[in-house]
Amino acid sequence: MKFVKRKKLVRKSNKLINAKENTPLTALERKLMLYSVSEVNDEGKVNFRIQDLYGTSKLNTSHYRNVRKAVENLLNVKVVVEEGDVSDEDWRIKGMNVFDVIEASRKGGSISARFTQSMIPHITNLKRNYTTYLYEAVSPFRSDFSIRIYELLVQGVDHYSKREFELEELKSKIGISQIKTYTNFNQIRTKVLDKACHEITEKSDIDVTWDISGKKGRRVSHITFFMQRKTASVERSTSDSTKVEVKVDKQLEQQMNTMKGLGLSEDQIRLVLQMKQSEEKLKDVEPEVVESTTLFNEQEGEPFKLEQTSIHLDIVVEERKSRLRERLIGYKVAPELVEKVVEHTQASKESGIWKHVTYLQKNPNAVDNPAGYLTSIFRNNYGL
DNA sequence: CTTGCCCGTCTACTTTATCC
DNA sequence: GGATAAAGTAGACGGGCAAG
Repeated sequence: MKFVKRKKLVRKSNKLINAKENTPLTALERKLMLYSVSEVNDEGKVNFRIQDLYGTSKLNTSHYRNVRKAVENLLNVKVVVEEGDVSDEDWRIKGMNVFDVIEASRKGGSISARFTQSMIPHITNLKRNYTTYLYEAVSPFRSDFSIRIYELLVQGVDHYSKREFELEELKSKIGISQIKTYTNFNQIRTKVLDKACHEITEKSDIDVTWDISGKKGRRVSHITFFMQRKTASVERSTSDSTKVEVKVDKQLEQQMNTMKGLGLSEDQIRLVLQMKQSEEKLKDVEPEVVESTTLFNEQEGEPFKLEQTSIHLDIVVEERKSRLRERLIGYKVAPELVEKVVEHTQASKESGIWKHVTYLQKNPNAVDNPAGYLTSIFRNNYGL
């Protein structure tokens, strides 16, 4: 059987993304944590190879030494999430440990871990108010702050063009509120903000800058990040593209003809035009609420968001595949067969697979044995 | 005068590249 | 594959300076 390397998707609840952390993490520690999130099963357990974490098979003693240290430190990581509305009068917070157990073995070359019960709802079976990104998007980052800030900004990047933080709040989110060095704003400027913005812009799919946006006396009280996708995104208002209306004026008509000349399909042209519209909307939007970042339509297999950057196409495809996997396993289709179907169809709408899955969902009593029904479809339609 | 930003320097640690 | 050098990063500290 052909081995297909899957992209790692990190999916976390928005509450967890916005959580406060008790300690700064090194880049390796955070990568270990995020890699675990991308691989976690429904019971909160995870098992992977150390070489996959590093993305290389060439590991030497310092790699193992660092993993050992990271494992020890990660057991001390605690996060605090806001549970209710955030106000002075009525608030609810929940503090929790991240990991129950982490085991690493040099000889076995593997790490296995179990997240705490409290963490599980924030990293598995998320249906809404979550944020997804590729582990591969953050793995090139060398600075821990880059990873954490990327996470905070990618959460809102398709909805807002900027996000403001109260400085102390930002410090607590990235786990540096207790560190002496960062009572000095200039250290925050050079070691945290400049470094992270530079690295994120250089190595990821979003451009980020920042500026001081509030002062109390001479003290910096607020800072604002300005972010946008390197290639702007577009949303379909529904999964049925024929319902999308785009105003066409003379100038647009001309642009459409140019695009036709470039060989774009009508559907693609419509998306590009929408992209331009949503770019207009993005300008100067107040970033007060960045709570719901449900990136994908739950009903249909079709993502309603298309990205031109390869990284986001990857996210769309991987997200679609992973949703198909979950559905098929839910119908008790054998895991090996699930994997064959996912790879064969790429979980695309064109393959026709979603028609059958949606049929089962909408007519739960129509078929006695969904697994059998699906298996015969896989055999007849795809020869599997 | 006090406070907080700015700048430079130093040390310890992590990651990557290179050599054996 | 392992050791080590080189490059990059985190964090601490102290002095200068000017806004409040």
